[in-house]
Amino acid sequence: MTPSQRLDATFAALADPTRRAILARLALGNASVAELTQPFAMSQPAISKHLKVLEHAGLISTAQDAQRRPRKIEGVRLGEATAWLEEYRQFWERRYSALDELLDELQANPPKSKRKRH
Amino acid sequence: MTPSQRLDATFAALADPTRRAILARLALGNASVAELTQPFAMSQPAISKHLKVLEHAGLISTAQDAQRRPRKIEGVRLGEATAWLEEYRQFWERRYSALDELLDELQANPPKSKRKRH
DNA sequence: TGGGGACATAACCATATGGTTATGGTAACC
DNA sequence: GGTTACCATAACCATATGGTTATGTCCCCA
Repeated sequence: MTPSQRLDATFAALADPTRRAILARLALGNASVAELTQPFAMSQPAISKHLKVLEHAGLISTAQDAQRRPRKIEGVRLGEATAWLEEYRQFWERRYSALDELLDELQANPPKSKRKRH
Repeated sequence: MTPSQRLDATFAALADPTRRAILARLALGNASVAELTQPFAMSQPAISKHLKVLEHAGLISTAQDAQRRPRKIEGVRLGEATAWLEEYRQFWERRYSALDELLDELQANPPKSKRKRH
């Protein structure tokens, strides 16, 4: 899987409130499928599907404890996604400056003499 | 739109390589639809659809310059997404420690005397 | 004033997504 | 050894997504 495909899978996995809530639960400690299903008004197979999406994205991993398959949060992909976002922070923080606002304005409406405005 | 729905829209918008490339281009400066279409082997309406997704997520905004509709990157939602990810960093960084690894192991296989392993 | 460039929108299509119910496997327990 | 708890998988369905081509609208310019 290429880095771009990893970001695809990571952001897609994060784009669902149920999956984000599952990650929030797992951030507090490992949990079985039954424990993860309990808070939601949703069937167990639906949660299993969400877990498969999260695992495919590398955001969680599965262990084994008798019949249980406790899930564990994995930080690497979250780190990659954060790094991607951080890379853009410098750009859009720059674009908040008054100078950049002015440049944007000039770009949209160059002060050529007698330029029609509409 | 609730904060959760904003995160849904933001992460979903970021889960596509074309849209991330568009953001990368816009991070360098505003650009028209034609300019944004040029690098891609894709029709202009397809790019317009991606732009609509990005704008619905609040990641970009549209200005007007005669027939052009130059797009501009907007940082607020990127910041919200980053903040969400950062909030989890502390948790998954904790889980990398040797102590947590040990606790995970004990959680999976409690050292009760003569416990069957399978 | 009409032609063309820039862009949006509509209609359509294939595939992906997110849920359901039904069913099957495996391990613990009585 | 039969039952029960835990979980996965399959089959199915409705809607969303990501692309296409066709067409319409607006605005500059000759």
